[in-house]
Amino acid sequence: MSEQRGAYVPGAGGMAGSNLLFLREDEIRLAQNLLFFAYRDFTNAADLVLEELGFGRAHHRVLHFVGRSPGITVSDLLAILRITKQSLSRVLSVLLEQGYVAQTQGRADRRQRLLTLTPAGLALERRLYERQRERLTVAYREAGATAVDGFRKVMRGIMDETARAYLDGPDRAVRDSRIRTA
Amino acid sequence: MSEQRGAYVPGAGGMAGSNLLFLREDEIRLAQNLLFFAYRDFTNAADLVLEELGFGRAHHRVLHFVGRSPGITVSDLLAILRITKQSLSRVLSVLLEQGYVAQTQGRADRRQRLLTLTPAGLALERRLYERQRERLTVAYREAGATAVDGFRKVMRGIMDETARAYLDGPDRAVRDSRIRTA
DNA sequence: AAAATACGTCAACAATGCTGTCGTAAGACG
DNA sequence: CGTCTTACGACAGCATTGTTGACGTATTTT
Repeated sequence: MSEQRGAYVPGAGGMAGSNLLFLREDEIRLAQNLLFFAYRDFTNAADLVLEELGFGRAHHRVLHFVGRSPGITVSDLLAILRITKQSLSRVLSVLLEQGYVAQTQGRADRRQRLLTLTPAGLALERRLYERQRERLTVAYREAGATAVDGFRKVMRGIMDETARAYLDGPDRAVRDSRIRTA
Repeated sequence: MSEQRGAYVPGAGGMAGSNLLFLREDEIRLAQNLLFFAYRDFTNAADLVLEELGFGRAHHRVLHFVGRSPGITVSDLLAILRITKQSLSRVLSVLLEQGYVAQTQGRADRRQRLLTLTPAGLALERRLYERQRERLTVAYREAGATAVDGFRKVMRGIMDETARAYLDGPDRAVRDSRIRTA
């Protein structure tokens, strides 16, 4: 192995001797690592449960976002996940067949299939949620309320404007983004 | 679509009417969304450059971690990425063939192949870095120094102990984790 | 000298993305 | 009312990236 903090000092990049620049790059490098490791271990927390049922992370994502927005349409789900219809269809059809997700015809627009979690889907999603909650609870408690607030601010800043809009109010946000990118 | 903040109030889980519990779950749900969207858009920032060269995210990860730790061994890289030898081999051999990564025999242990970035590898990694740096710089500036500090604390808390150890000092951390899990 | 380690490789397979195409039902609009 | 568009499902084929298992070789360790 080698070092992380000093690795690019000797010869690597363009550290022009400015300590300000050095610290700046150092911060960004740390953030890259933080995002990789935190995301890896956070998603990993639910993997054992998923594996037990023969599901993957794609199934989890569907359960999560349908759980967040009961009655969501297929189109809106696609816009959130940013995957193709076929990629979604593959996992969604399994969840429908195995009774974790149910679909009902849209009242206003009968072409739409409104997706909801069945009791089994709710239970499974909650099991997955619990695994991730454990990790977050520990992290939140150790970091403190101020840190959590900062965490939220930075994470919001990293994502796209459309994602921020979804967090602020899923209804209009996703619909708008679909219209815009259609 | 439907609502996010109120979705689990009506019937879903175990919201026993406690406003404290309600807020707690709300926070965790938000964090799940933050991690999904921030990671999605952060990694996405580098995708255009990668696609241009016919590379994927797996290649980026190798370039990143070899760049962070010049002279890293294959074993240590495997321990960081937590993938199998074959998965790494597939992308690493491409990077070696195309001259982005170089390997030299270990001096102490000649079985080891010490990995480094070539000038081309350094340049490519820097291009990828710049894309992600842009996003982070905006997010950091808008959030402020206190928020960035909180972001770091929470992200560290989410990841495994071994990942935290790597961030503190890659040398011992990774070696130890390999020994433990071998 | 024997055992363990670091690494490479081949074969086969699974999960999850993608594109492109076609079909059907239903809303929208001139 | 007829045409256009939209929402959705489905099929075929392909790429990336992950997996397991087996085997070989060089080298270090015991």
